[in-house]
Amino acid sequence: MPDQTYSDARAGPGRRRSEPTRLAILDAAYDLVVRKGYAAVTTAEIAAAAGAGKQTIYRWWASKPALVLDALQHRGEVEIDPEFPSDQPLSSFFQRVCAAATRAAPVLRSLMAEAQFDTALRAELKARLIERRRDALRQTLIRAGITDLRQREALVLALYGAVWYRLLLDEPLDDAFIAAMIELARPAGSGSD
Amino acid sequence: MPDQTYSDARAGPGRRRSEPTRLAILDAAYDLVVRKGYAAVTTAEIAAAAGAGKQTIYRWWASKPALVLDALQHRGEVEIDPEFPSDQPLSSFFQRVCAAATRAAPVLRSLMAEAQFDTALRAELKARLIERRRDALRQTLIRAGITDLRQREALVLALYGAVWYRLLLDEPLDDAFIAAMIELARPAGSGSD
Amino acid sequence: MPDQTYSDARAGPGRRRSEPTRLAILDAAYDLVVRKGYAAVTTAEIAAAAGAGKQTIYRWWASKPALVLDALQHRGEVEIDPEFPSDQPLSSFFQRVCAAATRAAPVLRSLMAEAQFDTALRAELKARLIERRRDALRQTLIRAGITDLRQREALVLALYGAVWYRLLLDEPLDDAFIAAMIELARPAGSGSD
Amino acid sequence: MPDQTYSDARAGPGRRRSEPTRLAILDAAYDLVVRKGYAAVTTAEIAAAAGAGKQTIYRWWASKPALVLDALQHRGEVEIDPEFPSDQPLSSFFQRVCAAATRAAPVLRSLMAEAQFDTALRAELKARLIERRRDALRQTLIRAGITDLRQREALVLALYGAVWYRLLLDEPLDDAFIAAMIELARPAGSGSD
DNA sequence: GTATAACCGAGACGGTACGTCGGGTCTTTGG
DNA sequence: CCAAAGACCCGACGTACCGTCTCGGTTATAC
Repeated sequence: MPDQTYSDARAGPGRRRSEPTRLAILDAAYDLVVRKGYAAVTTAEIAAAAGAGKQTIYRWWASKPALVLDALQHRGEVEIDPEFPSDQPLSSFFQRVCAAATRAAPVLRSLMAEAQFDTALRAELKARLIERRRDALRQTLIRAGITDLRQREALVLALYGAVWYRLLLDEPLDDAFIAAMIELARPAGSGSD
Repeated sequence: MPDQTYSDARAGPGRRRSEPTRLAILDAAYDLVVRKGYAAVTTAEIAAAAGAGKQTIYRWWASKPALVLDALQHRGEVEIDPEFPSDQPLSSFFQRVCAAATRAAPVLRSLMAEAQFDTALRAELKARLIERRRDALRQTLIRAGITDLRQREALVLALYGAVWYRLLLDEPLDDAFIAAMIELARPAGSGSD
Repeated sequence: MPDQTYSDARAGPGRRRSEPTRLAILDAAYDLVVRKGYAAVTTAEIAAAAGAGKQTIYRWWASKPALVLDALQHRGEVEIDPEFPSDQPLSSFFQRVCAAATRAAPVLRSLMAEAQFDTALRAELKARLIERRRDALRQTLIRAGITDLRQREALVLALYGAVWYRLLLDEPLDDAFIAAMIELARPAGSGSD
Repeated sequence: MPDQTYSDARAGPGRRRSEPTRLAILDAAYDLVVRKGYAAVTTAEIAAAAGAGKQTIYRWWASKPALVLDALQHRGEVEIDPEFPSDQPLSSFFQRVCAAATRAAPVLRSLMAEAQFDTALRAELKARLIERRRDALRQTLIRAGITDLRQREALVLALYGAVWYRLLLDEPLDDAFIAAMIELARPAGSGSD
């Protein structure tokens, strides 16, 4: 299933949307942002790198951050856990979350930053990224024996909160961090890992 | 301790920096950002509102975000807990943190966002805001009976992480949130609220 | 022959330069300079008056004076003598020169002034204004019976020199001035007017 | 007679104007303008070069061009002919005029240019430079046998007009130019030089 | 001597224009 | 109707310079 909403089964006449161009734009956007940072990348630059015109970008995406969000999702880095309802234990789940977040760090940080100035983007970001990740973690926590709903929600905020917090502040999501956070999530009374 | 770094003890001749102007700029910056949002405020606008020249801003601050960080700190909103080494229990400490963060939310969010595009600002933000807050929380946690260093650090990341996470995503720092997070911090084995 | 140098015969795709905008800018520039004086007119003001963006001006003209030179030439005021190789007698030729120069005085003075600070503009001014006028006068002098080349060149400098001299010093190019200068140009030995 | 208007015979107390500073400013102004061109020189730069403060300049001169005009006159370059009512023949008088104008060309050109945007400066320029030169030339023409007032005035405009015209257009005031202009001034019927 | 006042260098100040840059729209030619 | 190219409007940016104001400090009279 494609990660965009437009249906290609258009009826009317006219040229169809070029799939190669769409992919080239997404790739160029992702690569440039990771390499040079979001703010240093211009729409014109992405278009040029993709061999596309600026208008082709704005025909299909509402704005630069919307494009970058799409690019992130398309690259699948965001699919921190591709097989969505994962049945892995919490520690390895969280490990994968951190690894993926580290890889996509420049894009994630830019998006969160832009989302502060752009309500629509913020909504998109929450719907397409944040909420999906929360759901996956909730499932994992249930399987890990966190039966109390309230505690589960608290842990969702604590774990993802800490991940973003460190990401945004340039602090590494290293093993020590991962271990410390996992320990927080241990159900009361459980003796060992 | 004053909130500015420049030393006022200049030796040489020449007109001194105008303190009224400095204060007017900081006030104008803070008020405009809170009222209209960071991105909608221009340097020229701040200067005009302060009855100052644009150059006077650029003479003393490296950029708009640097100014806003100063303005935030000056306004003391950042002093989430003015009596720094607080001896209050964790729950009321965290309550005050959340209340202050809610008040200054537009400024905090803008600064964190800009810091993603500006390394120097990020360093400033960490040194002048993030680290101070962490220290205060560490003290409070010690007094709350969290004796394990590692657990304490994990809680610092979890609590502040969750605060920022919700702040940046426009989710309220309400009583339910506060209660849930406090519960996480209860030392293992402590039986009740 | 059009008064612009850019070749409109572009091959490739892309939006064409907007002719209405070009004309609006030239008109706005000319009118504003005549009305308010060169130094009091800003690029932004010209752009606004023309309903154009500042960037559109800087895309096509190197600087404010370059634009004003173009505007002057476009307005045809510069065509002090539109039917270029004129066959009118010297006195009426010079009369027309003075009348046109008086009309365009603010623009001419500003351009000559700016040309003192800008080598490229000076070259443009000489090529597109000064030399053309000199040629027209040379023709007229030949027809007026000034056969000696050296004397002709001296008269060219004397007549145009005096015109500019008085123009720049705010002295009128009135009938008395015209008559006195014409008398200078009378070929030696010719008895009467 | 000094070339400034302020009378030093002040009554009251207070420090007297520093003559060394005054001279240093005039020299710095003249040299910088000749070397770098008027537009490229700032008031602050002149002050620094003279080891003076900006305020010291603005205390005594109304503006940058006023200062430069003074500097020109002080340097005596403007005193094209120091022994004012000269009794030399026209050809050597004009030769000296051209030589002096060539030396001071950058300053003269800048002043004439600035005068286009500044009415007060234009008046000063005419009174202190233009009119004095015209008077000297009138005397010389009388002695050269140009008895007709009208013709004399025409020649004044023609000769100085041509000098300025060539100066402003970067054309040399060379021997050929001088000879051609002198010839124009030969009284009707006079056979040789 | 001791006030008083104008000077001096230094440099911050309010203001205005500059020329550049990027976002997002519009308009061509061509497929 | 889509695509590349690129001109367009808009508006913020940070810089530069102008001429003024304000420092601490330095001469000079005038008392």
